[in-house]
Amino acid sequence: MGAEGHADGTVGKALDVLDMVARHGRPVRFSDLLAQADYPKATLYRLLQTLTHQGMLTLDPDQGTYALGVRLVRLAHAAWAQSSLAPIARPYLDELAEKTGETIHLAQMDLGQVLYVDKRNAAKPVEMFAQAGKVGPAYCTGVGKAMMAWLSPEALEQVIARQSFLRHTDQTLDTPEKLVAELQAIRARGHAFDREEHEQGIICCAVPILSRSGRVLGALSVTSTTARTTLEALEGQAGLIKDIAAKIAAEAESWRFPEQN
Amino acid sequence: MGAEGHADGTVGKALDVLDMVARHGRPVRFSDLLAQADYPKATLYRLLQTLTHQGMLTLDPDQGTYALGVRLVRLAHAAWAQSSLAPIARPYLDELAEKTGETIHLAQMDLGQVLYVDKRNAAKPVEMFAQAGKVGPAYCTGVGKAMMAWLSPEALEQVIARQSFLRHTDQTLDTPEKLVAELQAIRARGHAFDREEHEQGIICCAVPILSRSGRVLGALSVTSTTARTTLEALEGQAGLIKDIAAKIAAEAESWRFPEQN
DNA sequence: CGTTTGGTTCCATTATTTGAAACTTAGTCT
DNA sequence: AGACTAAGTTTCAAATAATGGAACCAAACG
Repeated sequence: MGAEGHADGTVGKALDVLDMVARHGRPVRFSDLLAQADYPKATLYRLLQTLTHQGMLTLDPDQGTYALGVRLVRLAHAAWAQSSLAPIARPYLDELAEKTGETIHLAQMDLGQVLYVDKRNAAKPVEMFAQAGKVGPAYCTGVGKAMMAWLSPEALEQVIARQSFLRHTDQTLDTPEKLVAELQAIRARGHAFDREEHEQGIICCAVPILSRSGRVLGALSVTSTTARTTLEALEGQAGLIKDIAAKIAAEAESWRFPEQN
Repeated sequence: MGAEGHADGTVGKALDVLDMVARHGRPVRFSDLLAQADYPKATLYRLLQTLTHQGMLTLDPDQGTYALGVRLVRLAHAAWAQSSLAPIARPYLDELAEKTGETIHLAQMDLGQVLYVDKRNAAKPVEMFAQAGKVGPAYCTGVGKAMMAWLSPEALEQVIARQSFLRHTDQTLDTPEKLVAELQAIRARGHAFDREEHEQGIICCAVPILSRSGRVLGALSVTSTTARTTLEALEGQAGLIKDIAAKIAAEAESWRFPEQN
């Protein structure tokens, strides 16, 4: 509801509607949307019509329900391929997955949330959008904390303001104060841990991917379970993870314009 | 460029700009976009600003270039997960890939183009250009023809109008007439072939995925190379592919509302 | 068969978008 | 340096597109 705040212009409203449909996670009727949008009936109607006409939504004529359109998938493919991190990082993720035998995550920051842009499963092969595109909280994940720890003070403040600080497990850092203290430790140490803060039994070691100028590009993590390994063992991989992160950063930096290399 | 035609309203224009950035495939400067858009400077400028502010684009401040934003990846994940086909089809694609040992494609129709929504690579990867989110032509691919063959006359007309009929190989059906004749044969036969019409040496057998009411939901194909197999051998799999397509269709139909969370 | 619910269209009002032109940098050349 | 140029940003009155209250239509309901 009030969560969205300032939707600038018509475009903002349209995108807001798009998000609303996305959030539902399944086809929605006009009235469902009307109930939770605070746009007047006619406005919402025309917005939906425009988006549908544009292929961003599809209207199932039988059910009278709207769902996200395929045009988005096409756009996202382009987004993924052209974001400087994900496509470059691919071979490095493979390498890291093979060397560690664990699950690898590559994440970026998106409005205070962690957005997973790629993943390697311990056993299974690449699954494009099934995994990439998922979002998670920043304050209780390894990649989230790794990125936050190297954010500028202003940026960090904004991100912290967007955290829910829900107590997912009894290890969860559930206040901004605890988190800030942890971030300091992470910066000093050079890598972040997830000590079962998000899910019971899931631990990870994460490092940031930084540009030469120190800007946070993303984060890389190796995830495992307490059943299979320990934090200490994971920390043993920290050097390797950092090396890979550095390689990704270096290549991301030099890759900017493929035509002029 | 007359190509875009009717961009209805501001939203349409904004999405048009988004597509323009996507088409470039790499970060673009303002002036690059200005050169090929026929929007006036100020208009384009504000459009870009809005999109950037909305997270659909990101502006690299150092380079002064725009690229697609991560918000799109997030939206696309939702789009992928909520399109009735792709997530449902996943286990079936695995099954088909395992049974045939060949490359599997799952595609949907997007404005006259084929949009690949999922893929399984053969053990020996046939290096083709398709991955989830990628698009391809409809008139010279197995999945494209399989879907077209079951489209309503009106829908088919629209799709045909959007084909380029470029002669990719000397097998390519390069006129609407040849294509329409082929579609009739496909409908009669129940499955479509790609006889090296798009890429030399690449062949496939494709079937449509149809809803109970006969609407085209997508298409499923098994792709291989002339080096490894023959069309006749592929046709031997047609029954299997059809069975799988039918299973996917059935589940898609019954799945409409997966009550979750 | 009257009523409710869900969706679509009207249309005068209003606010937003528009785009030529002016302006500001930042970069290049002489 | 100073003069020129290219690239990006801002202005402002005019034009246009979005708005939303209300009327309308069509099923489904009781």
